[in-house]
Amino acid sequence: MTALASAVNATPTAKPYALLTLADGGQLDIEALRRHVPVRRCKHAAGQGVYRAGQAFEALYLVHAGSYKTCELADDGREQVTGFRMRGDLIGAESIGLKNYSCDVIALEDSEAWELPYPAVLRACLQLPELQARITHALAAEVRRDRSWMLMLGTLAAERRVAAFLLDVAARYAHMGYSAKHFILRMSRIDMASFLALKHETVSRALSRLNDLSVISVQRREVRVLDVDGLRTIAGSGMAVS
Amino acid sequence: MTALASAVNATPTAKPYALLTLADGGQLDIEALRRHVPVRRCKHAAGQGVYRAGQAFEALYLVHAGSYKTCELADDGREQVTGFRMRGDLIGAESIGLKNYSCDVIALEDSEAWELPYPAVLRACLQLPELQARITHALAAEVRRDRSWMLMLGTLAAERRVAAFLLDVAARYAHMGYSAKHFILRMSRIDMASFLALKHETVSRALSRLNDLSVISVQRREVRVLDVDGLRTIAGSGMAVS
DNA sequence: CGACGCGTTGAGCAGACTCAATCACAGTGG
DNA sequence: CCACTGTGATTGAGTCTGCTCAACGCGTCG
Repeated sequence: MTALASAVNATPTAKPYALLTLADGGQLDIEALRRHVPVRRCKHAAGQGVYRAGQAFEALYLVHAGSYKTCELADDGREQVTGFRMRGDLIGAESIGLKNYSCDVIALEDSEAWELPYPAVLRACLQLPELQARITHALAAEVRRDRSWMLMLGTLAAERRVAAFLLDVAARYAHMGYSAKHFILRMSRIDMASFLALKHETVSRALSRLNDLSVISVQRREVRVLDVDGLRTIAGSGMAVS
Repeated sequence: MTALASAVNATPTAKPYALLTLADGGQLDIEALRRHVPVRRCKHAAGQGVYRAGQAFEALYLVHAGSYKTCELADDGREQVTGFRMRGDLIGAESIGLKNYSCDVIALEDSEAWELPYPAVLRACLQLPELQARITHALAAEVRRDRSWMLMLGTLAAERRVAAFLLDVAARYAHMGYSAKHFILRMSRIDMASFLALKHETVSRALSRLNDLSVISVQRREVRVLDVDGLRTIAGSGMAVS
């Protein structure tokens, strides 16, 4: 991690927070939650997994610092990054109702997630109607977000996909209080490419092209957005992912 | 609708059922549900919408007969079919937590869905812990299914996607008690293509190719699976979509 | 019967992929 | 301290899959 990176965004922090704004816009009173659910703080080194597909489903996780990727895998070894998770995102909800987790979740950098044992969460839901609603809403938002990406993958050419992705990342950083115009990508080109259903060379070329068009300025993982409207135009109107 | 079609699968029926097996494998006691929620049976002609994006979110729907497609739309007119819904599938859950529905749901043929007013559902959840769990599980299963398709779209070539799609359709018909080897596709090539992130000509060619390989036999919308293992091999191992 | 929507097929094109070389950088060990 | 190494990113050249444009056939419905 360079000095620059920490000055810009998303340095893994351990600052506690009482009222967490979830990814779907809702708010969760952490203190109330902790009164009902024993929360364990789990640190993960870059590359380490929170859980792997097939492992027993025992808990949900709340991202507290850093970032993670979720990976879907096929029997024959095919693999696909299906999303990136940052502070405030709920992890593991897709496996509710199963005996085992259905995907891998892996830290992109040194990160921290809070473990919420599922049996305790279920019990707490009876006491905290808030919590039940939060989880349901988070799941629904998850479906909408995934579908929004399906729309993007199905209708946009490579360069547009990359532009849309950058706008989404920028929006998420803005939502977390960081700059939307200057940030460090936490994932490799390979992971970006997998998520966007492209090859990493294609992603690299698209970024170079956007750089040449002076819409962004990019050097390895550091990105500056020079022309938001230009980026929006290329991405095909608004975007913004529900 | 030809006479043949009705002999093979998915003729819209109005036969009532007491214990509904949901798409995620769970079962729902319809009679118990009806004691708490006023259910209205809604018939839809082919092409008619159950709801449209932007319309006020007021109810969930349970597909009773026929089939529907869900469509995501962008501000600039881009459109993407994100899934197909059949008997036992829950519709509308993706919009929970919003004021308005986030997508379109349109009947592919003459169909029927049961309307479950959401406020009543919410109230019933307090009385029927079963129901709350069912909805949560259905949402989680939805996320897994969407991600499974993202994996497919990101890693399979056109012909393989079509093969995987056919296997999925076959499995769903089998699950409903129809033949997995002989069925009528309810959607147009255009809809299939949109869902698979391809052009309809490409889908048509892929089907012709699978026909020439004697893996299937296809004439317009009527499909016979001649070699399941061959189809599985082309689709890239198992498939099956959670 | 004619019109229209849907599906199939062909020919040519182009965008994304494959293969490969090079460069930048971080970590390691002499 | 610097050479060495390995990973990640960039760039180039050539290929090929899937797209575009277009024509035609089939079936349905007014």
